[in-house]
Amino acid sequence: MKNKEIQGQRMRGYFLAATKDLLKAEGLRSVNVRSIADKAGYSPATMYSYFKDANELVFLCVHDFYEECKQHVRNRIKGSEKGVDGLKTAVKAYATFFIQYPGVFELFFIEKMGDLGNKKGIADLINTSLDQACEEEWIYCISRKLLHAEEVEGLKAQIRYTVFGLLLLYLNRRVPASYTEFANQLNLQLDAILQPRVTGSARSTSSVKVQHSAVHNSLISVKIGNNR
Amino acid sequence: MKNKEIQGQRMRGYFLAATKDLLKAEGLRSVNVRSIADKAGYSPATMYSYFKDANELVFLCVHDFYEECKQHVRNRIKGSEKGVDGLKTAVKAYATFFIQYPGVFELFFIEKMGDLGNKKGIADLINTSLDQACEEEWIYCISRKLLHAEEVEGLKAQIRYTVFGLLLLYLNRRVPASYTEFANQLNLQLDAILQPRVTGSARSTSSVKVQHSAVHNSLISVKIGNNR
DNA sequence: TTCATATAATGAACATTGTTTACTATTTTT
DNA sequence: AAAAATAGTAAACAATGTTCATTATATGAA
Repeated sequence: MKNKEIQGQRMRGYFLAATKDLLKAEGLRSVNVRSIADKAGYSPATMYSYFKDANELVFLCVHDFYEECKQHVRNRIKGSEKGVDGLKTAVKAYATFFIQYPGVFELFFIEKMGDLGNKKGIADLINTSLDQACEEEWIYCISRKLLHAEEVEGLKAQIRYTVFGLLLLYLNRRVPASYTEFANQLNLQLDAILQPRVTGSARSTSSVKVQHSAVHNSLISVKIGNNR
Repeated sequence: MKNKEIQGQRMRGYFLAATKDLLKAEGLRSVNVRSIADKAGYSPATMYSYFKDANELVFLCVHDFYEECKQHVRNRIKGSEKGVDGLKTAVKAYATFFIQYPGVFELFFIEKMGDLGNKKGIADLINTSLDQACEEEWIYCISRKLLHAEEVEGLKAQIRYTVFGLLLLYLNRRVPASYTEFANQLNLQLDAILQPRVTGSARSTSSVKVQHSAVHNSLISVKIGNNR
């Protein structure tokens, strides 16, 4: 019985490796049962002995790419400064991973998940992948009181949606048109989000709109998005 | 020569209408040459006399959906209050259009554009669709000095990436898991973005901060996630 | 070792979809 | 009305997903 498991695991590994290679090199477009089987060195029919279909196989790659992405971020922030700038570096490293492997972006965010109930865990992994990849930096910023602990979850969400939206537009619609401009946009967005906010606790009941305008005008004189 | 044009335009219209119906009702998945041709009442081969392929046809739908989306937003903000809250309403209406027609979201943001050089205009239309749909509200806010003209482009970009990212996660990965929670997230994000900010280098007086706080609290007191 | 059995792997078949082409029917032109 | 042009189609081919009967190999009992 043990031999069967070892051999089965090996077989699964061959198909998994083939799928990962194809995803990274060619993108989701050229991942199909025949190309996977070819690369693995088996007939297409053999794949169905080890996986329900190519979709299951493809989503099994998510865990590995997730680890690879985290490692990519860790390597990038090694030796970089800590603090809010380090956090920005981590987020940018996360983004560049998907720029480097657009096929992995497709897998994480574009490819339809056949059975969503069955793949809830994978969806959550994907959703939290950015937060996880930058976890060290978040913890550092919180522990050094560079960010207020109570606003961190909100900041994570803002950065998450912004990064995903930016990647979606750039990778799928080539807007902005160049990587340089993309990197610029990302920088601007991160600066805007991570700028100190006012989170006072005072209550007010008087003429909101007038105050709003007044405050607003007093604030816009300071240039926004001036980093990098 | 004139008859040819009229007839050709009609034919194109039949295929276009069939494609739009399928996209709205069934999503991109069930849009294919045969289903389009069936619905239009012709053979699949006929489609190739009027369009390069189904992809060209599909992307021709973008203009119509863009108009429909703008109309949807206009209808929704009719009779709603103006100002920053009206702007939020417009953005939320934009989002609900894609919640209602996930197939249109796929078309706008997911479907691969074969020839990107040829489709640059469409990509730009898609990219600016949110800004355009909310144009009235932006203009109102600027003219009433509720937002400062100089920061508006930055705010537009932030809202754009956030809304696209949020829609991507919700429609493709069911995160968050319910529409209610999605609407909540959108509200939180819009509030965060449209709140007045200070910059990292702001040497603001304490009086500014107090005013700012006051405004902040007055804004968040508005119930969040109350639509639908 | 040999033979019977289980199972791993496959070739071939079928379904679905994209696309082209030769053919037919209709319309237009002369 | 005959000839030419055109519209529309059926049928064929290719690429891909999927299943299944068959083959080849490994396993285990005698």
